[in-house]
Amino acid sequence: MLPYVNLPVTYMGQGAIPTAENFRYYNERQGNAMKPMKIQESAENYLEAILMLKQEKGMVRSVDISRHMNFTKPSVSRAVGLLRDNNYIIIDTDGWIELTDAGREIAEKIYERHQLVTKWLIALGVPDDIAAEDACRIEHDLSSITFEKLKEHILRPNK
Amino acid sequence: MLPYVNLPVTYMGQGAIPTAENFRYYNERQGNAMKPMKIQESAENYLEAILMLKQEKGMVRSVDISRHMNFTKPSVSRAVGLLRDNNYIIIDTDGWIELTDAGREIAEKIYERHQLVTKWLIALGVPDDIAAEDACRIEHDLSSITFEKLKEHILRPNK
DNA sequence: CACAAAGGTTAGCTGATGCTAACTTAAAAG
DNA sequence: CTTTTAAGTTAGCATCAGCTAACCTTTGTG
Repeated sequence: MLPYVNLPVTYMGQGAIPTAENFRYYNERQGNAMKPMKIQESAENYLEAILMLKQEKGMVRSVDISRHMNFTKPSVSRAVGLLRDNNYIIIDTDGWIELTDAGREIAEKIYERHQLVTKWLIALGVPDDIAAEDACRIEHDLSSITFEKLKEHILRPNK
Repeated sequence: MLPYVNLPVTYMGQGAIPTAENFRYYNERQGNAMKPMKIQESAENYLEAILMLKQEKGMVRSVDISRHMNFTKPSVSRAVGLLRDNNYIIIDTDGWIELTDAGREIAEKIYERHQLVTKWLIALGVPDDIAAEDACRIEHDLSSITFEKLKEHILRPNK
């Protein structure tokens, strides 16, 4: 039995699972080395949105996410269902959404990257709105090492 | 008739096409404003790989791409077929692949971004191998404005 | 010549994630 | 109390892009 078969499937799957022969390449491509599959970019975006909405409005429902992300209600409904099933959020009986510790960890990680990348792009001279757009994509692409180096660079007061 | 319905479907589609009501948000999300759909990230990667292999070995076949990208032959076979159908590459009767002008334009754009981002990450202090990995993802996410600003920044000899 | 190896293709599976249509339910409005 | 609106869900579609299995060629080798 290969190590990846017992992992949660829904948000964790990375497309077709290759045969043992191809598994090494497959897993390396995912940036893993026999570790749990990483969360999908879309899940990161949902969690980040929940955190942002929480900070803005205090309480978050599914429909708030819909409006914030410009996705339809059914798209969000399924996504939050999966986030709940994977213990990234809790949804109470009235539909209010709370991040779990696991969810908050990811949300904050992405949000911090977002802020940092935006700041950096603006410092480069990119207009604010374009910086924000690009940051939304780049935030998912930074390894922790790159993130740390970028942080050092930006927080360095001069030079 | 909405403007998007006549576009080539295969490599151009961006998932389900929403109703007119939702189209504006949909298209904005793609970074378009009623313009042709943008090429998929995977197509950009294939074109970049073709350019790199071309520079390395002079001639490129489908199986070279397979080995370079760690994808199976059928995956590459379909992808290059789509690239050919959309006039990004030409495949001669012996299976040798050449970039068209359109294909080369994209390949060089991505390759240039790749080189630049890698250089920048290394300058930040990120180890070479991690810089290369992160660059592979970030290269797809830079708007042309951000790219230009990054280029200015990096090519600036001091400060 | 026979057979194996290499390159390529076809058919069909899988999963992620957007979408619409149509429904339920609860609250708000009249 | 009826009707409308808001929120959420269910069912099912579409696209992208990996994958395997099985096949066809062509080419190289004994």
